[in-house]
Amino acid sequence: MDKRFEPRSYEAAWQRRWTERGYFRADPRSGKPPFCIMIPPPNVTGKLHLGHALQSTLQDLLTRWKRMQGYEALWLPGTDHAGIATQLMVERQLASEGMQRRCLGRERFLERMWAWKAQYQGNIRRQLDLLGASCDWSRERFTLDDGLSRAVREAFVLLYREGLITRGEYLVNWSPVLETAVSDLEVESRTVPGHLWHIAYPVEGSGERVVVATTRPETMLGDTAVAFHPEDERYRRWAGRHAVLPLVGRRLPFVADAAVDPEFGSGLVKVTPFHDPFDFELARRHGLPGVTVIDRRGRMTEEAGEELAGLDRFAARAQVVERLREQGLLVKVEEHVHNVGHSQRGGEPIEPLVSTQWFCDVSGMAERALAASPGGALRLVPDTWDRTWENWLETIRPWCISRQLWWGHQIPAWYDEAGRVWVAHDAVEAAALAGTEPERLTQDPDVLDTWFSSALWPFSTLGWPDDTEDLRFFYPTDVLVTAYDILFFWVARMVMMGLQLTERVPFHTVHLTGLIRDAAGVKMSKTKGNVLDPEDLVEEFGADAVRFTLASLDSPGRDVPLNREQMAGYRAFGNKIWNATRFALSRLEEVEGAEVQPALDVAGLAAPERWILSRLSRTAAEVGERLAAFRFDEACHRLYHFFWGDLCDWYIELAKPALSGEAPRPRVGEVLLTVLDSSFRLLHPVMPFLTEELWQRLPGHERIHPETIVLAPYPTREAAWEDERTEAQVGALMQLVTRVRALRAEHGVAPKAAVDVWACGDPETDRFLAEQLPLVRFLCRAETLHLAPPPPETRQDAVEGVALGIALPREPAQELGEDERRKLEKELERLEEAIRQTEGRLGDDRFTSKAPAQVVEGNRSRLRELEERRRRILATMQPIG
RNA sequence: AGGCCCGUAGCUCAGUUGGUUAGAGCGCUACGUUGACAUCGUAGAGGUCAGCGGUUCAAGUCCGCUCGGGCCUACCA
Repeated sequence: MDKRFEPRSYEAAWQRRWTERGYFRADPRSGKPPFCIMIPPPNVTGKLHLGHALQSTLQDLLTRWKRMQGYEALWLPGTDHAGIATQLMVERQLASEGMQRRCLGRERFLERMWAWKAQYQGNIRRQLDLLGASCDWSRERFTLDDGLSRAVREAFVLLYREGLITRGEYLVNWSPVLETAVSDLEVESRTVPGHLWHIAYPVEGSGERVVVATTRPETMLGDTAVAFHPEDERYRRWAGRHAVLPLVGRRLPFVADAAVDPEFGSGLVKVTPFHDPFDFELARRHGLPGVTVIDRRGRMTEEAGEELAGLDRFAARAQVVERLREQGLLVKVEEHVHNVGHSQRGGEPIEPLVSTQWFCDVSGMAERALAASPGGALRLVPDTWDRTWENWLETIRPWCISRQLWWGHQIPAWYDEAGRVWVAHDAVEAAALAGTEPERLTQDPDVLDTWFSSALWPFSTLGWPDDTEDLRFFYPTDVLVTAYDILFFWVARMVMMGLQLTERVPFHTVHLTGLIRDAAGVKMSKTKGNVLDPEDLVEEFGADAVRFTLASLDSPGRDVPLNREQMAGYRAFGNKIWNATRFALSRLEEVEGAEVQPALDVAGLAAPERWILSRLSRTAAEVGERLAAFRFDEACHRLYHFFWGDLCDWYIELAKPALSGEAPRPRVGEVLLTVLDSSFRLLHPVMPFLTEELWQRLPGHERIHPETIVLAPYPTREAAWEDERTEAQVGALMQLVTRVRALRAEHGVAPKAAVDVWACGDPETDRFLAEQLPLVRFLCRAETLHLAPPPPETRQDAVEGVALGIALPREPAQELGEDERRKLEKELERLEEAIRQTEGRLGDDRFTSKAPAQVVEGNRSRLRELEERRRRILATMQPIG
């Protein structure tokens, strides 16, 4: 076995072999119970970022764990066409060639898109392979492939025919840069500094003027009314009258509306129905018309007047303000900080515009989703998201699902020559409905929001709308792992569509991870360009260390600060595992018949063997429990401490005298190998490569599984191994050893130097120590271990009811040095304080009468221990006294 | 404006249903290469658990308030 731990030397080879042998391929006819996870499909042309690596690690961990538990585990991989994001990338590429998509035409542009997709297709898979992902690639899906496209059309038609999808003209969020509508979720409001312009509007036929306040003077050209609060005494008298729109001269009726806040600005609102959501709603209530003064590219229209037409809206703003100023209508300008919607993708300001779009009424689905959660069929982990989830579903509004893009699912709606719309699965069906020829129909040029197809992902990937074997077996799926930032974009919509189209919640548990943050605490995202490449980390630390780090950082409700030092630490953990195994194998080579045992009887084993098996059983129980609770961090920590602490620091040390033949004990080799086998299996879901590599080298591993650890059973609690008494006894021994080492260090005894040690406790402890004499000597590096009260000239202490003493090797030097005395005095002070506290507690009968007996007894024994230590330290300080 | 989360060691974070002495990793200090591992070992230093008040025999943990930081949702022009 190579002395060097080098993950690169085996990781890729195992991934290849596992795949070749089909271990990850799921079979609905296996007779095992199903377990299914759908990957949140990454952008097909993207690169995996650390968020993906985190989620993939957890999904793989769950999948491997369930596979080992005997489930038919399917982790279905795939990719998303990611409409806007991908189209932008190709458009950028075109731009670098001096071209635009519109010159190219739809058909040729889409050819470019598919070519681009083909080029990067393999990227995601390659990166998931590097991480050791156990996906079933035979079932890989892409949101634009034939099957999923059919599912999208089917869903659209079904929802349309139920009246849940409609087409209409509304004020929508419009990106003048992308030239498409976007949904509410794709708009993020940013707080930006701006101005509040107070503008005077003359009142028709009165000689008076009123003042309105606005943050967007350029939109005044589209004003069609002036509104005030119905109770506002200042303006009530204007009811029924008209104001005159400056610069344009349009007559604007005064309307009273309770939505107007009389406290804000002047208490008067200029109403611009087609360029402001608030005004749009207000205008609808009052039957007011609207005027479009800004176009789809963010420029002023003809309606805005000859001089401004064609100007960008922000340039127009300056001009409007200037002209108002000239005409003496600009009353006041205030600094004003306000919220402005920006595109979540490109960051450009979003323009509210009126346009004809397709909308999905999700209110009914939202109600069903609410009924399913929380505490129902759907569980969010951590459940701190419940309130947010409910709140969002309760206030949900129609979803604008059409996009003016080319890359995506073209909407299955056709228009006949009379402009009537026919929604159907294809042109032939549409033509039949329309009573015409397919050639005479024109398909709606728009595509669907990417999230529409994503919403169908859990079942479209399994063959829906067909009644497939996979769908019957694996659906509903089990767990969804994703970051909380797409809870609404994706999770909520999957739940809603799942309930609507399949009558089932598509998964019973959603595990929400935090977002990966970089060194500066900024969240990593594609658009921000601060993405760290998981590939580099795998190269540097190995996939297992990357996985272990990410899994152990997944604490509920917290973002994940990426910490390279920690990753290096977990690479060192791999090294520890490697070397412990190397040591065990080298020692056991000569031991005849030492093999991994599928079952192991503890009868006849010595205390250290009983102890490590007991610890192993408890660890298996705890890890299983923690995994079931989605506490991957705690599961990892327990595994780490079991292997490094219990196994390496203690058991292997305890095994050395036995393995070397100095103090033989029964079946030590069997136990060591069996513990390693179980440890590897416990660790396998999080560190698949290392554990397979080492497990394969264990003599007798075939008795657990003939081929691979991937399919070996996941260890569980072995109640017969658990032994409280041995754990307590060995635990005491460990503390004793630790205290002796501390005594040595405190009194400046060189690590190599052998000392005489005295130990004396109660008869039972003494008997146990007598049995373990060679071990204790070995671990304390004691020349002689006297099971007797420490004589006065020794340096003394006490632990676990055992009085300890060590005789310093240097002679006669029994005088305490300055340092030693200071340390002991400090320790004494601490002891006195603790004794005072504990005595105080025990002297208070409110405590002794109300606290549980166990806690009271705990305090009593603690007091005894403290007093014993005080006695021993005092004895040390006056040795010959 | 609502809702949520966070504040614990130098750094990044754990701390179940309140219970003896608040933990881990990294970093730091001292010593150490005796044959698994220096990607290591042994022993240490380091915390008024943001602050104030309350409930309780007992509070990092439960409740209220304050301060500080972050996030999400929202049509105040």
